[in-house]
Amino acid sequence: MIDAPPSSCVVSSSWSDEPERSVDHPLVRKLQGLANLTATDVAALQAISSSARMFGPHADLIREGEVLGDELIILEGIACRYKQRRTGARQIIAYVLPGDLCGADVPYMSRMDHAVGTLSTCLVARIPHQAWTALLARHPKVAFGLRLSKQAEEATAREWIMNLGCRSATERMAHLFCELVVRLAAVGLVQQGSYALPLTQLDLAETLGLSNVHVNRVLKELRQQGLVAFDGKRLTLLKHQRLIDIAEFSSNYLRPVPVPTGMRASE
Amino acid sequence: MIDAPPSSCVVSSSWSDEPERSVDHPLVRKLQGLANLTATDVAALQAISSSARMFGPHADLIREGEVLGDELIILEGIACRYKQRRTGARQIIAYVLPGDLCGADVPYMSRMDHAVGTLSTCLVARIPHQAWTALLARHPKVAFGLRLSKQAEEATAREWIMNLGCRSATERMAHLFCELVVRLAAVGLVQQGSYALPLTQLDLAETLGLSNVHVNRVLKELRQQGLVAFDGKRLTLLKHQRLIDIAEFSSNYLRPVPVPTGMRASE
DNA sequence: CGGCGCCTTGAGAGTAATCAACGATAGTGG
DNA sequence: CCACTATCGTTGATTACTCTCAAGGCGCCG
Repeated sequence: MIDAPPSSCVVSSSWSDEPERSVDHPLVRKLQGLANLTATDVAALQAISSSARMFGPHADLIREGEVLGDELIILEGIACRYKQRRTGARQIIAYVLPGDLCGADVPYMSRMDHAVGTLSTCLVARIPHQAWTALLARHPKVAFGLRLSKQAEEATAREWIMNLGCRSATERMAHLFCELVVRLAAVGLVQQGSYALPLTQLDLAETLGLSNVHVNRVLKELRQQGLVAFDGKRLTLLKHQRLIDIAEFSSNYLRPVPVPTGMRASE
Repeated sequence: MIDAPPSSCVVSSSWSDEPERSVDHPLVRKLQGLANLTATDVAALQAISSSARMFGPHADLIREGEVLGDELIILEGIACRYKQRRTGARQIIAYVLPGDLCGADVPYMSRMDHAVGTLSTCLVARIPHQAWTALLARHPKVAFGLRLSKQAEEATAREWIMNLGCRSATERMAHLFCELVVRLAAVGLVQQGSYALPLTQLDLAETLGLSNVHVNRVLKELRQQGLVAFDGKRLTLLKHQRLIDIAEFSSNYLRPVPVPTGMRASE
């Protein structure tokens, strides 16, 4: 609900002070890891998201039941998809990180079965549906990269089911931290095992299917064991391998492996 | 691992004794609810899945890490997507019901991040990748219906995250039963609130993130309250509305709501 | 008939939730 | 400028939901 005044193009933000936004548009950065974008692909993406708007923390971007026409690109900050029970309890379904988009699936829009909201302050570009589909049609490599990216999102949802269904509280949290370091690294937001994570403990609780009190205790334990440092703003993985072991984390699901040597046949 | 001898075309099975398979190919049936298939669409789907094979319960159809070339269509029985921990604990990620498919996403295949296996005996058609893409190209309404169907699958995954993250054991089970009645009804497999559900209690446990012992107790409770009847083969919803209330179930996520009056999506 | 898989039930343990209170921090308004 | 309020983090005590372990029963198949 708290909206900063709309700001167009180059905006300076609290957690990002690169000299020039255009050189590291997070979506461009992500897609460059997935497809060989041409210079015009990059230019088109930058142009289309040149105007963006800031939202305060815990603001709704899309409400449940809404029919979504436009495409949203998160440029900075962390947003989420979530659902709520009648009791008010809410479950976060997915994190939407810089370079991630949310919108109706390209050619068919339908009613949202969940809401999308910011967790931290976010810089968000909104792209009219038509402009977006036009871009995809003219830039097949972008479309290709986005499909790979979507597959990774689906795999992430599966991994979250796994996480909630059969890991302990500590394991879940370790898994989340490991996942985020990989996803954020793909958009250049990790510096030596440390990344901005402007979430409250309640946010984490709603992500991991735990109570905020228990999140606090698990976090305390991870800190005392020297595994992570976390102050509500930034998370540092102090013993990354230990966390990976605890969580049984494998980053495979996040990177669409290119089809191997023997192409196309089942192997 | 237990494979019945390959059987082509019309196979009689224990839980389905319709006179003629072709009249209710479950995928055709499902898609007819999503798109206006033409007669040739239907014929193409029937032709392409005319040869199918039986698998015994708890057989692997696709292994994790495999590169999947072909498309699988479940014609009868219940299969699942699942993942396993090193401890052996397994989490079922999704149910694959008659009329559902599993395969790599159409144009790009990649390594499976999860496995697919049967839960009950299943009749499965395997379609070579090339034939499948050819069919989609020549039958756009089929492709359209499948996209809607895929959106519903994604929404289902989100709902499962919700289920595991913030519902109690009883609520989860009620929710699952409510979901299945809607999904199975879409392929004509529900008779007056009753449907075949050939699952063990351990299968349910691995679905709901519970222990088999606790599943047994929850089931007992639901039975004693007269809400459901279940014998390991078939489930009957005796007080459907009560179950819906318990689970806070809404079927919205399962049916892609057609874009409202103000159209604009390409169809 | 014996073994095996699955269901059932009891007992005890443990993980995580709830309830409650206090401290710290930050933004607000007088 | 500082009390004032709200939000968030922290901790303790208690409750409870669910798990694990264990044993017995039932039905099916070789």
